[in-house]
Order: sequence, then C-alpha cells, then structure tokens
Amino acid sequence: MPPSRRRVETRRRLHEAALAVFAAEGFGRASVEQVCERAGFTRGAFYSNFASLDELFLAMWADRSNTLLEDLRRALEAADTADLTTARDVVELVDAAVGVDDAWYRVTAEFTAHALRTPGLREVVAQREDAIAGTLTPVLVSFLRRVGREVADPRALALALVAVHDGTTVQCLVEPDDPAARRRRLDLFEAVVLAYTTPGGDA
Amino acid sequence: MPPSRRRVETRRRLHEAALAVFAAEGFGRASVEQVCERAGFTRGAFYSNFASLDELFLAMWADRSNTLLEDLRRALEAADTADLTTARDVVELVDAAVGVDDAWYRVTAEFTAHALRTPGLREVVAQREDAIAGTLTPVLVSFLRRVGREVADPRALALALVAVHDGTTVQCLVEPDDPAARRRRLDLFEAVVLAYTTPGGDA
DNA sequence: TGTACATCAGTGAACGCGCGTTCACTGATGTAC
DNA sequence: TGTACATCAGTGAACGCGCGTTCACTGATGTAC
Repeated sequence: MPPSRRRVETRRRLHEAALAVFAAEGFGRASVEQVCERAGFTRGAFYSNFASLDELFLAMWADRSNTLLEDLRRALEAADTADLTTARDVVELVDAAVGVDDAWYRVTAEFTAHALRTPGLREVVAQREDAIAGTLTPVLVSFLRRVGREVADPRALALALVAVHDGTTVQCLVEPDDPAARRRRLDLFEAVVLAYTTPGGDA
Repeated sequence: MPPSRRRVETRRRLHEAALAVFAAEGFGRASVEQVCERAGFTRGAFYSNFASLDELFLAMWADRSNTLLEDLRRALEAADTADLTTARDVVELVDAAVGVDDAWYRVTAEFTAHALRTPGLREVVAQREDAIAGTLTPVLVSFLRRVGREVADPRALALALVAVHDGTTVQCLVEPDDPAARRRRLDLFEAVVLAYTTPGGDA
C-alpha cells in the first residue's frame, strides 16, 4: 500500500523543518521538539513517521543529496557550451553550477562526521561520493573534449575535483568577504583539470 | 597571579576528557556530565573552570591545534632529507608526517561547522588555516628546492595543499579499507605540487 | 451524489529522566612566622 | 622544619527545566454501497 498524500506531505514538511533546524542548531543540538514546532506538528506526529531524529536526518540528507545532484546534472546538461574554449571556461561553468551553499555545507560536514562514527552510515557517504563522481564524469569528459583536453582517468579526476571542492568550500566560507579565496579555488580546480588531462586531437 | 599547578592539571584533564567525549559522541551531543565523569571530576569542578561546554571546546581545540601543528613543524624540520630526489618524495614525506587522524578529523569538522554559524569563531578557524599555511610554507619551499622545484606563490600552494588534505581525508576515512583512496590522495598532492612549481636552476 | 463505516494520521496530555546550573561546604595548598 | 591561618579548588546535594517517549483519543481520509 503506498503512503497516503497526507502522509507524504507530512514527511516533506518534517524534512524541510529538519534541514532548517539542523543548519541553525547543528545536528547534535537539534531536538524533536524544535523540528516539530518549525514544521507545525506536535511531537506525536514525528513519532508516527520516524523512529528517531537520526532516522529523519538520514532520510532528509539522502533525499536532498539526490535532488541537488539531479539538479546539478540537469543544469550542466542544459548549459550553453558554445563559449567554451579553455579549461578555465569549463571550470568556471561547473563551479557556477555547483555553487557554495553555507547551510548545506554545515549539514553535510556534520552528517559526514556522524557517519564516520556510525559503521552503517560510512557506506552511505561512500556511495554518495561515488554517485557524485559518476554523475559528473560524462559531462566533464564531454566539456573537456570540447576544449581540446582528453581525460586519462575520468574517475580519478572526478574524485579529485570533489576533494578540491570540499576543501576549498571551507576556505571560501570561512573568509566570506575575501574574493581571493574564491579565485584560489578556481585556480586550483584549473590546475587539477590540466594535470589530469592531456591535449587532445581536435584542439 | 598565575594559575596553581592543581588548576592547570585539572584543566588539562578536562581538555583530554573533552576530546575523547567529543570524538565519541559528537560536539552537540557531548554533555558536561559525560566530560566530568570521564575526567574523574564532579560537575562543580567543571563550572569552577569553564563557563560552558562551548568554552571548553574552543580552549581544547585551539590548544590541541597548536600542539599538533608544532609537532608537525618539528617533525618536518628534523626529517631526513637525504633521500629526497623527486616531488613525489616530498609529498610522501609530508603526508606521512601529517597523517590521517579519524577522531581529530571528526572533531575539527564539527568545530568548523559550529564556527561557521557562530560569528566570532569563523575568525578563529580562518586564523588557524593561516597559521597552518604559514608554518608549512618555509619547510615546503626548502624541500622542493632540494628536489629542483621553485615555488612561484608559496602561500597559494600551502592553502591548496591544506584544501586537498581536508578533501581527501574524508575520502580516505570513508573507505578505510581501500588503499586506492590513499594512492589517489598522494597523486593529487603530487599533481598540485607540480602545477604550482617550476623546474628550478639546481636540478 | 450522498451516507455509513473503517482505518489512518496527527493531537495533546502525562510521565520521568538526564542533566545544566547553583551553592554552602570541606578538604587541599600555600604562605608567614 | 613545624605550626597557624587564609585562600583556593573541587565536592556533592538540590532544584528545576527541557524534552524524549508513550498512548488513549479525535478528527480526517477514503471506500463501499
């Protein structure tokens, strides 16, 4: 039996409230009470839908991760590639599509830390990294080929870019008023792309 | 008046307990009670030394960050550089000295996330990144010169390596049994080092 | 389209626990002679 | 080196609040006729 419309909507509102509360208070300090108040439900409604905050957190995080990744994929596939002529152009296009989201970064960082101390969850994070790399790979290879670069090991490049993204996101968020952090991020992306590609035939 | 020996020792034990509890439970879920029990004190002792868990966390984190960075600096300065002949050697030497510490990574990730939502603390994290880059820079430049590479912009390289370190640490910890993650980390370090340096005169 | 009924989904009150915080106290530490 | 005293530092009990969790309930939703 599929869940009723009402139930789907309730869970959606709880997810939404959870994201807001987790972002504002931190994962460990969010309470069932706060999430329910924000969503406009009593605590009973929560327990009718989830066994624990951890379960809600996992559901919300997995769900939103998927959505964000799917949005990213679509944005890249629909991007105007007419002006791409250099690796730097590719980097700037991808960077703009990915963006730097303060609240989501915090939530993901805390989820990752939590997952590292919870055996069953480590795997979830690992699969997510894999999914990101897998989604990025084809579009990245195609963009780079367009500017005359061949990717030797697409998976290695994708994982490297994910690592650079994670690492430089902190630096950008910590110094939000410093445009230099943003520039350094793009420079590093570019350097990595060039290091992991070779000049191709059609350039 | 300097703090008494007894007081210094009490604070040290509270720091130590805090690190253990934060690593095990997560920042937001650690309680004053747990920290005190672990340290072998009553809760009154805690309040005689700190105004809040946040204050203890900040003190512990800043203190330990300094110690770790100082240890790293000493280890690198005392390292045997006779066998350094390639950039890869430098990368492997530095990587071995830095290491990948599960518990400390989690604590730092959560502290960073917390700092991002607490105005006064953002600065603390920013200064820490700066201190790391500043400490690493001279020894890195000297090692690389020894293997025949000139660093164009030492600060940019240091910050790039910190970002790569942060990003790849997650990947290594998430797949602890996969040696490929470790290898990819070293490859990325090497690629960045090569990209940010040029062949020097004495090679 | 309307009515009766069954099941589902969220309500709200109640219970109790963990723990943050305070504070009068006692024992430890150090100083003066 | 020993004694008296002052101050410092941690004890442990007490208070109370926030909130996790449960559960009998009521109102909402959907189905059969």
